[in-house]
Amino acid sequence: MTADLKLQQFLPFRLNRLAAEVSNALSETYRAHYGLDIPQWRVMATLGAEEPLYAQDIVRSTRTHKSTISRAVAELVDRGLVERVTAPEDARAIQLRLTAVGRDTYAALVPVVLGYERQLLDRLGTDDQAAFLTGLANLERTLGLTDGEGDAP
Amino acid sequence: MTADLKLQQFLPFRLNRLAAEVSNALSETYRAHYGLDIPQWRVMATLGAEEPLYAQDIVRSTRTHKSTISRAVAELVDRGLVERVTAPEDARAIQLRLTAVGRDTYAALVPVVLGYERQLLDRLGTDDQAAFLTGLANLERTLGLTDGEGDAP
DNA sequence: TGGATATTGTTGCATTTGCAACTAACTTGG
DNA sequence: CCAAGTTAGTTGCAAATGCAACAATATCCA
Repeated sequence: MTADLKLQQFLPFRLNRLAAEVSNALSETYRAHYGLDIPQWRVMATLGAEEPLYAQDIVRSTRTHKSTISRAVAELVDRGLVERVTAPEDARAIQLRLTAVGRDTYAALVPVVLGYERQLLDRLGTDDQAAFLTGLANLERTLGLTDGEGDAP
Repeated sequence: MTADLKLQQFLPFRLNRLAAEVSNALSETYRAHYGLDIPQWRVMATLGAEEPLYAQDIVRSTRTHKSTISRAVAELVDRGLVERVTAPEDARAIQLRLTAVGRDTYAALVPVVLGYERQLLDRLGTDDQAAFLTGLANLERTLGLTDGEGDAP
């Protein structure tokens, strides 16, 4: 007698489905207008908030595989959105920055994606919204996902 | 002056990260013990709750691409977990069922994955849990994700 | 100091996945 | 009844992604 499992009700499945839907909808935005895929967008978004960063920083803070970040950066450099500068202290590491064009692109994208997020959250009532975000944060915390930002040595 | 966007706070990114983490953790379970990947697991889980189904039904209810489902089914059939029976009324369509072995595998997996889900939800307090699930359901509803089950013609 | 070890980032390779074209079979309209 | 269009499922192909091996550099400690 198996406890019944309805995939439609199963949390991991639902999280995947929701993330895929949101991700696809949103990635249309930066793909259609700026030719960016998700890893490229993550690099841009991360550099937009803080510069300069090493590739390694972006790997940690986005939890994206280093080979994926490496390729995303390579293409962004080719396209003139990001620039690499060899780090003064460590010749292995390379500092990454947005170029002027990169920053313009970033500046154009931010209001659009924030608008999308807003629109998404507005579908929840104010109370539900707060509760949902609290729950999400708790899950992230207990799963150890909320590092990668301010981590002291 | 761009409104600041912190990727760590950005809902689509957070949903992706959470889904990936949960998915990876869980898929270890059915991959290590039963050699199932996620699409294969979805086919098994869908058939476990209702039989027989057409591949098309599984495509709709899991929102997974039909080529992915086709390949997952093909492998499950090869491995003797699922059987195909040409539909009596429509020779294009193929009814899918779990074999006896498939059902045993399903029966063994269900408690494990439900246990994982339970453990995940228990990290939230009872109130947070309800609130989070309510918010999740609302998002799913407004995004049109909650079809695929009982949809009348 | 210098050899062992660790770290940064890149690249080759295999796997996965979505798209599009395809086959086979069903349906509909003239 | 048959030609045009639709639907179920499969497969070739290309793009994306993770893993593992690698080169270059840095660190550690005997």
